[in-house]
Amino acid sequence: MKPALFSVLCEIKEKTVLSIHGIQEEGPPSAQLMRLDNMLLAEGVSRPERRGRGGLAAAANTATPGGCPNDNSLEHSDYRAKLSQIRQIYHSELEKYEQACREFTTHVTNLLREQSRMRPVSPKEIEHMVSVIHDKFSAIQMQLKQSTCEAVMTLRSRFLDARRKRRNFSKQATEVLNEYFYSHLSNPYPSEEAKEELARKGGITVSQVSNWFGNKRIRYKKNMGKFQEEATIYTTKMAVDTTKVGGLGSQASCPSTPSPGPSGPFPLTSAGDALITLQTLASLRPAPAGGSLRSQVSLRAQSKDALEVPDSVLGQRCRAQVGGGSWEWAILPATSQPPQGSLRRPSNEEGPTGYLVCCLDDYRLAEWPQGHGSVGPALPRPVPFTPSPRTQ
DNA sequence: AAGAATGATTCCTC
DNA sequence: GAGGAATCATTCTT
Repeated sequence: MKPALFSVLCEIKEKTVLSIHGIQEEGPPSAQLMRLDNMLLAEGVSRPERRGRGGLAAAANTATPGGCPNDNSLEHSDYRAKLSQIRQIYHSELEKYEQACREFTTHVTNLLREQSRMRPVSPKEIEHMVSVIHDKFSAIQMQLKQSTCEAVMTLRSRFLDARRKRRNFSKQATEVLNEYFYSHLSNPYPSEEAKEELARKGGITVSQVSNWFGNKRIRYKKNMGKFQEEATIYTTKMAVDTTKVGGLGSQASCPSTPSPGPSGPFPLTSAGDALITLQTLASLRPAPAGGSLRSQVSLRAQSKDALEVPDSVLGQRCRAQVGGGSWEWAILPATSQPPQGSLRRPSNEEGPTGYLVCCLDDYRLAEWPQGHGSVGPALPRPVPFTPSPRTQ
């Protein structure tokens, strides 16, 4: 009876195996799995920890353009540490799954072999069962790979997106930048050299200096009222430093700077209606340390070739800010007739000579000494002003 | 927590 | 390539 029953079961089994065989083929590994594998390989997660930094260090390095120079290595080591953590978790989980898969496969195989004594179990069926188990564990592994990829992406975006690690500049850096800005309000476009110097003084990068000036110019122009107080603070500060000579920007060539604000030359409302503020110091002898300014007047350039000078200041000594931000002693023309706006340097004055005296927007109005009283040609903007002291 | 301030980025023009 | 304008994302202030 037993052999007969066994043969019947074998017959039924044969049919079942055939039907199973039909659905066995599930095709090649999915494209998604390949993508995940590629990404994990590219990120250096798939491979076990290596001695060197390999690709991931390179990835970290290339992804911080012009960022904070001071903590780059710190950020990168932190990034590497976190990535290493992810890698460890990934490999440990993967190992667990593989071990579980092996154990389960062995268990099921043994079970089937044991059952083969009681019922017909072909090697094909065992093979199929093993394959099913592997498929199930592959699905779990794919989930692991997916979540690992997500973790890596999150890590990357957190560490390598420069905007996320923005830090406010130090007080020192902000002061250095603001001093330059407000002392060069007529032309707040520092040269490459000036940028490098500002960067050095502020402990920031040149590109950060450029960013700062870009933001500052825009924001100052948009809301001058808001910056009035700040402007006063810095101009006062610099007026106090009047006697200081040498060095960069405000300290070097701007011993006394007029109050900027709405009447400053930088926030031009329209071409041909430029404003330049001069500090009239007619009653003062060589600039006192306190820079006790008697009065301030605005010279309004009505057009490219005319500068309206109030009668009250005609012929007076003044300080004029020139294109690049340098401040010079000069005497306003005695007449308001054209060529208005030209400035005359006091003949008995000491100090550097030969500076561009008055520069409005993109137009050079007068130059000392050749330009003495004449109206110069239009210059392309911005006007790079490099003091070139000349002896008279 | 909300709003302001601020450094960085992107896109566009010149 | 530099600068203006808009925007984003974070940090600071209230």
